[in-house]
Amino acid sequence: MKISDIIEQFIIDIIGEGEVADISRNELASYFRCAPSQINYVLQTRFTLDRGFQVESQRGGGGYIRIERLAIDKNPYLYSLLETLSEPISYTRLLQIAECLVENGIMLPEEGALLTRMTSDKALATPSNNSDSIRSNILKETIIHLIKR
Amino acid sequence: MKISDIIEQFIIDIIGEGEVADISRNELASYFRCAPSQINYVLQTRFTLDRGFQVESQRGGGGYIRIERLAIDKNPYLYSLLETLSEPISYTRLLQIAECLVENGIMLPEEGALLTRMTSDKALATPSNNSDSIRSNILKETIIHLIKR
DNA sequence: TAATTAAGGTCAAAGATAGTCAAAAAGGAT
DNA sequence: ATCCTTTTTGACTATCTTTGACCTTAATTA
Repeated sequence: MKISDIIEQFIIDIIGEGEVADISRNELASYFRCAPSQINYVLQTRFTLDRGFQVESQRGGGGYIRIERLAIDKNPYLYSLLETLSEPISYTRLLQIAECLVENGIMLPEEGALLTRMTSDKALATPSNNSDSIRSNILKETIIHLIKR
Repeated sequence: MKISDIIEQFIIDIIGEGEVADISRNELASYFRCAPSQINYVLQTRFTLDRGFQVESQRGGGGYIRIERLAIDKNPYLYSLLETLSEPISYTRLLQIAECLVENGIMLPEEGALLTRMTSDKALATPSNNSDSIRSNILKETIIHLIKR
């Protein structure tokens, strides 16, 4: 398992049922024998706003990093999401959003799984820009999804 | 015997009674003293959807290739559907299929609704052929769908 | 208050995997 | 023998992770 995944799990365990974890970057880094900036990498790739986390920190003596799980209020959240969607969106980001939607009971787990499956790079790859072909690919992915469960 | 056949057998043996094999491309290649891309060749020619396999992978540190066997025998209807999907498919047809899937309890009604929403002409319309943009549109439709229910 | 110490942040390079594509090689069929 | 197909290889590319040098900020101390 990757060190980043281990650190991610460690932080999630700290948060536990609560909603906040306070950590010391250097302590964590030395505990896991990695570069301190590795912690930043984990925070930047895993504890994103898309996944419903917020990170704040303080430098200097007595500094800290606080990771907070945000309470999601359905409609405001959805509307703010909508606003970001005039931009293209990477699969990685979509994955985090879908996870967040499911975690917060906005989607059924089945729907989240469907969503991620239908929008995988594989599902959306097309040479020509043909809606029917894209849709066909998406359906194909959907069926694989159904087969597998 | 060809090295490709040997590698194929090796992977099938790993899967065994289970349904998934996780391999490292470089390890496997060096074990069989072949070019790493030989592994891709084997996957592309032997572990195809037609034969009931699905392959996914991750690059970078801690990367892997996962080969999964799908239960063909338990899902004759879905597999026959799959076979028709090398062709483009109209929205009207998709609608009928989705309805059928829901009627027969293969999908939840929520999933059927999601599927049709995500593959509407509106969701799939794009000027440039960019997966991210398409995906963004699909997500947008999904969210509207969630807001409205 | 200035200097020192103790945090944390940034960014780019290095490392670790996997993917693609086309050329070369090997087999096969006629 | 020649042509066609399949297999094998390797150069180049893409992506994700890990590390380290250098920068910024806050608290403490001289």
